[in-house]
Amino acid sequence: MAKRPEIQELTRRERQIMDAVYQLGSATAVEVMERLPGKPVNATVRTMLKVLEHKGYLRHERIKGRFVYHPTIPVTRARHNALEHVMETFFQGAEASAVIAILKQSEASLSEADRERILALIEASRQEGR
Amino acid sequence: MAKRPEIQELTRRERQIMDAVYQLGSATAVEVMERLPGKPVNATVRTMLKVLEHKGYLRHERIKGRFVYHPTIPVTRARHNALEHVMETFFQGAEASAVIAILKQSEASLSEADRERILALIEASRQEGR
DNA sequence: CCTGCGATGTTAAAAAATACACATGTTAGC
DNA sequence: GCTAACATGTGTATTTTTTAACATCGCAGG
Repeated sequence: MAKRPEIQELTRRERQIMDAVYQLGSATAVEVMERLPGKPVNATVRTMLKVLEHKGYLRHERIKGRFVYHPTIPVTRARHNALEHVMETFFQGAEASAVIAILKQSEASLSEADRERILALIEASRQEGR
Repeated sequence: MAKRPEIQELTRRERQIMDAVYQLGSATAVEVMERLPGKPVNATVRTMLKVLEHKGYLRHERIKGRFVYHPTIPVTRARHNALEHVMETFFQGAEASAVIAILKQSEASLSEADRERILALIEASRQEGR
């Protein structure tokens, strides 16, 4: 657990594994393995999981003899970081463009409640932004 | 240029470099170098740039003797892919949550025009979503 | 034209990441 | 309590990535 976990610093496989874990919420070696491109051998995945734990990205608990891994960085913060990085790299701070891109590309079906919340946020920004 | 470029498949440094190039739009070895964690030696960066070119992620043109690299995958598509990946990994298709996260975390200052466009998109979704 | 600075070309080497075989331990069912 | 099935522990081999040294080339200024 040398330094503060920085997703940016992960190797290819490590990142693929972290992605899988975040998608699953928590996962065993087998579950992760199934999601990895090239389906490496079980032992390989376990090695990586251990490395990631050592580096401080994961922790595990034993459930009925098998290790279940959890991210140490809470999903909410991981999300935040991921979005921030995409924003910096591709949108350079133009939140609006990002929002628009998401709404467009996803054929978004927003619930009424969703719309409410988003509108409220936009309204709030209108207040301050002036 | 073996296979179709898949950002997902890049190594750590390669990805860092691609990020830098996308941020800059296009860049020389020196420019990229300055943005890389650990500031590797110039020759190192050039090697990687060449690798990325070979793999089909970049192409270069010579301008006054120096190589200027451009992404082969247009920003628009790269954006799209990046967002899609973040969505899958952290939001599992909940566009609304993503939009909200962006608006919140950025203390977004949206221009009036931005608001218009976003509202229009939401309105459109309202129409269909019913 | 020629020379210096800075760029690229090439090749080798070190470091890191990835993969896996084999040993050992644990669980669940009989 | 034994055993089969499945998990983990450990150490090593291989591949891939990353770095860098050294040679060469090209532009720009004198």
